[in-house]
Amino acid sequence: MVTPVRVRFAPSPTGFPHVGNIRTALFNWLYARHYKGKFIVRIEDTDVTRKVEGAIEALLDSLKWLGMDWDEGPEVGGKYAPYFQSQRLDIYREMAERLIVQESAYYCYCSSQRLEEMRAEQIKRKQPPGYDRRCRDLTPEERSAKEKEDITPVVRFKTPLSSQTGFRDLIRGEVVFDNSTLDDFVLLKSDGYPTYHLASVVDDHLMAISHVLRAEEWLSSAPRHRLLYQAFGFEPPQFAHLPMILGADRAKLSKRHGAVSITEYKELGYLPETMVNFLALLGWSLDDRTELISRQELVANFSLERVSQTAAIFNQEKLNWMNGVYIRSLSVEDFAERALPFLDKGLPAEVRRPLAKKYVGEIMPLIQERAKTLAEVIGLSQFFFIEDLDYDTSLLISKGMDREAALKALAKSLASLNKREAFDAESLEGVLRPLAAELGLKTGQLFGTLRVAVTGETAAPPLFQTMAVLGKERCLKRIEAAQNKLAKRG
RNA sequence: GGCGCAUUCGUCUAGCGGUUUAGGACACCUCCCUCUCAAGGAGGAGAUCACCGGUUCGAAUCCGGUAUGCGCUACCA
Repeated sequence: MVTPVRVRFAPSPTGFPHVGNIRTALFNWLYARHYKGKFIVRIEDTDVTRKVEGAIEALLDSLKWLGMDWDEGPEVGGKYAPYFQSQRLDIYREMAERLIVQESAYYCYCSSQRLEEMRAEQIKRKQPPGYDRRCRDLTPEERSAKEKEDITPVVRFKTPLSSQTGFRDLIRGEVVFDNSTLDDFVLLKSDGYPTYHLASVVDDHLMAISHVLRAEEWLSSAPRHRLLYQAFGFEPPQFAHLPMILGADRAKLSKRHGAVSITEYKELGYLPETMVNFLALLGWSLDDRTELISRQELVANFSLERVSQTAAIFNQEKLNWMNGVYIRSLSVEDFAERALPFLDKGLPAEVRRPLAKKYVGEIMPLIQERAKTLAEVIGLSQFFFIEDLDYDTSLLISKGMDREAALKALAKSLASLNKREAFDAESLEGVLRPLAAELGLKTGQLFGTLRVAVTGETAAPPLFQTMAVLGKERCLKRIEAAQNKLAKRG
């Protein structure tokens, strides 16, 4: 029988969910769903000092937002509970003691101050930094002397001094390390919490994890984990180290590259379907041409063989393009519904709330094709909502026109529009097109002047449709206001 | 410094020994459409496959070295 696929996403709640971590979660989730296995979420909250309030909630919210459901973990529990490492401290202590008893690990009494000095000295002498193993072979007498000093020891792993440790990475193939390059790393900290190395190995075994898919930055730690499995006598899972996601300058993606947390992308108005699609393609590909791919297709086609070995740069412009594609693919109703909260939050305070749903519904078809993000909807549609337009008066004078011509165009437009009963796009066009000819203007000139008068912008959705949505009263008022502005300017 | 991983258009990538004059996408440029902006359509430019050797009848594809980049080198994950 083949071992069932059980993969885990094991974030540490030390900050807000980084897109790199979320990508790792996605690959794990896709792997689990593709192979009909289990996706487990485990919270690695073993660093008390770096803990960030609200991080776990943000993380779980992000997973839900992207549609990554988990079979075991926080909120849902599971047969290997608890899924918070801070609630499993007894297990780690017991496991560490087990290694001490069999002499695979030992107590270390060195102070952090001494360790720091040691490291500084090693660096000064251009030696590879690493624990000098002072406590590795303490005699019983030495040990009891240390015990009396009232310092809480840490537990260190007794790394084999010679030979090699290797393993087969599912993405990179055979990887081998000399044990001599590994030092005696800490397993249990003096505060009673385990380090990542101990906790992840113990839990991955106890939780019957079959595949460890994690970021490449863990590759160098893999031999340590391998050694731990050996010392415990556990069957190790399969390992695959995923390529990293970098910023535009090829450095690890960080705050100075802009948005790095998935929650920021949500707030900026990127669609969850965009993020899933985009993140999936950062390090994985289906073939030589597929760019747009749904979650279902991803699940159906995901495999580790098609995961790239090279770090990928996060291409913001491609993300924008893709989000535009997804926005345009939405039904108008869906788009309006998703845009509404952004408008509600982003429109100026003087705009009356609640926003009229019907009016918003008329505006959105004009905006949908032009928005790359939901947040952009605010700026693109603002003129529909505010009362007084603020723009540079000179914009009313289209290219090739002078002030008099613009004034005349506004006056004539006002007059003919005033007479009209019907104010739909079609009849508007029927009035204004002939008017341009009558005025001896190109349509672009007349429409440009009117566009600025009516929207305050030089770039906006098509004039007639815009005017129709705005309504007769508001349009006439704005054209009049434009006239006054221009007249005053003289 | 040590160890590890990687190296195809600016970027994401396809390619897994001959089908390749290296394919697609974003961005960029030109044209078309057009009341502006978008969207859309048609083209274009852009990669001596990091470099040097080797294996082979034949290499972007296999091997070795060099260079460069990245990661790790904590009582952080």
